[in-house]
Amino acid sequence: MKAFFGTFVNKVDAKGRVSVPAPFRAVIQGRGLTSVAIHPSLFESCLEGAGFDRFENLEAQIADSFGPSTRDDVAELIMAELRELPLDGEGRIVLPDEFIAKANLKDQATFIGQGRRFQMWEPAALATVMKAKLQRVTAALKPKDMS
Amino acid sequence: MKAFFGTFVNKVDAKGRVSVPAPFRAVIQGRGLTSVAIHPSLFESCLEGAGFDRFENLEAQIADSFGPSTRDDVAELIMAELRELPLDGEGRIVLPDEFIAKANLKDQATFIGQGRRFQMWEPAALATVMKAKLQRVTAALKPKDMS
DNA sequence: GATAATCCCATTGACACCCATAAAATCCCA
DNA sequence: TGGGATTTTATGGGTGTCAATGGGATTATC
Repeated sequence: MKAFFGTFVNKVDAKGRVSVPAPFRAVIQGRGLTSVAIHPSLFESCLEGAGFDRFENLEAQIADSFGPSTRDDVAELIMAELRELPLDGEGRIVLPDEFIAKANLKDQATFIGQGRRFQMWEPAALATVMKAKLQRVTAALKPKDMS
Repeated sequence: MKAFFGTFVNKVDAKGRVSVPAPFRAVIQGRGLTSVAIHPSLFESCLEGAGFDRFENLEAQIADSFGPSTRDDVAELIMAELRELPLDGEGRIVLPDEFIAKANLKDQATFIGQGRRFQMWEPAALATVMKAKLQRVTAALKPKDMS
């Protein structure tokens, strides 16, 4: 199965529309889908997306009970914020205002592929976390001396 | 089967009417139903709803954690307060006054999808419980990954 | 007949869909 | 292989349609 990979910076217009990168669209449409499923990340200031098929098991993770004891909080949190956004004729999606706010998006969004899913970041915020990630890796490789 | 997912805030008017979010209506009507079945949650200050089909064989769906004896009690408590609310021509339902009181609803209701069911909350109350839920999850499984 | 419940229509604002443009990538053929 | 032609992509904008909401009319209920 084709995977999401690569980095792409696209414009978010006044209507909240953003083009899904063509390679990502190819993955989606290669599965016969015409929409992307997106939700705000629980732990980071970004949006996470994939084909809707990736989220279909969420329903099963939520205990179909009337009591609070056996619930899966993670599945519930994601399900509550999950949205299915249809691709328009030009391959764009419309981001809900709450999503734009949660990811601190302004007029640009950076798409980064992560295999089975992709993320959308405010470009500067992504640069910051990527830099921190690189430093962690560097520190792990050179535990003794950083210079 | 299509599931309830996403978050939507709608107005509750002076007559107690509230629009069921269009995506939720699509799920209901996709099953050939023209009404929603709703009851106050036994343990939280919110309303829980779904297609009426969910409430058939109620005893079998109660969480196992309750044990056989209390299970019937739970089923009875739910059935006693369960209401079938028809959708009007514009996709709205009329909430009974007792339901509005039990969920502390004022002029707005937040619908959150949870797979097979959905819940209706007073917006501020939902924000509080979601925040608490996220903190529980963060503390419990932040080191783990979602994939 | 009075009160409540249901139905019907009107408004507005958001969104889906359509077309247009520019830039980049790809193709194609001499 | 070069360079023009074609296609794809990203983006901007207009417009019709539908969702959400408000208010009134009609019917049901007691």
